[in-house]
Amino acid sequence: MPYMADSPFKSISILYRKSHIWLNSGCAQYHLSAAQAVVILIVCDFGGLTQDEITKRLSLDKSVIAKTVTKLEETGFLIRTTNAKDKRTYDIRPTEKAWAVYPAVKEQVDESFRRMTHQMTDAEREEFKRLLLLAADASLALDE
Amino acid sequence: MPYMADSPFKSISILYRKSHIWLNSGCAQYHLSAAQAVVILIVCDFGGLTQDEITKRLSLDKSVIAKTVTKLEETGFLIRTTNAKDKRTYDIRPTEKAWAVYPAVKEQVDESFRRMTHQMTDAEREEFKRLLLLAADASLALDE
DNA sequence: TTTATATGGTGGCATGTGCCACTATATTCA
DNA sequence: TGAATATAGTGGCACATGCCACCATATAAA
Repeated sequence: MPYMADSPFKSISILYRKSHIWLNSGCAQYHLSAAQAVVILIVCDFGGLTQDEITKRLSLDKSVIAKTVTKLEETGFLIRTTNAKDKRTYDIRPTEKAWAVYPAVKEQVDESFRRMTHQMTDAEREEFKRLLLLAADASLALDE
Repeated sequence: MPYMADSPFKSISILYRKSHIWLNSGCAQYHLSAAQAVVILIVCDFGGLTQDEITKRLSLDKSVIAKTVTKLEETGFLIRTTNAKDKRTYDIRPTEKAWAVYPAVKEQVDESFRRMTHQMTDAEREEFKRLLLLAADASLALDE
């Protein structure tokens, strides 16, 4: 019998940590951590981004993205080239190796959402998704 | 203009990280981190718990709670005594210092939820809360 | 009762994340 | 143009968290 998660703050913590544990174990076979998987996902989704765009889209600290991208370059998932128009920034592009794992990573992320919502009706799941996006956008807007 | 957080997985990450940043800065005046604040909250809510109960209720790894409780004992917020019926476990009780910050900590946690849901209607906010609890409970149940 | 298994707690290690200081390059403005 | 300011990236540090190995105590099984 699971203990009741009785405050929304606590629920969010649990959802974050559990989904990352699931993604970590699901991506281990590709030698990727959850954090690395998320970066590969977004770079492939856009077919290439500047390092700064990745930072803004994931709204993580820029130093975090710098470290993750460095690692993914070393392991051959991403390629970094200096941006022609702004020498301060990098263009990040996926390699073949990244494209190869992309569908599986995407599926793992989707699967983790299905897991946490498996007892919801389709209508509840859609509403949950909508409210999550709404709250996340509101949280980002507060920092502007 | 904030970037769209376009997947529920990413939304949950953002909500978790932002709410912890808010709680960290809100609790800094009491020399408490967000993680410590959450432990104080649950110990005061129940007026005392065993260390193992805290672990299960927050569903964090037991070593994490051990470290946090050790720190909070050192800083005078909690008292640890060996449980009479089971010498392996500890009874954790709040001190006066913990009770003194408890209302403010509770308010900070509530405030963080209000922030992320400030543009929702009351009905949406209640529904969001309900779905968060539902998903968190489902996530915990999967590990049984 | 003795032995095997389960459970609560601790310490060590790795990773993720945030913050800060700093460097290099761009942009703005006087 | 030249100086002030803003922005992209890096490295260091601190803390949070998860996992694992291990120890001590309880509980179950023989």
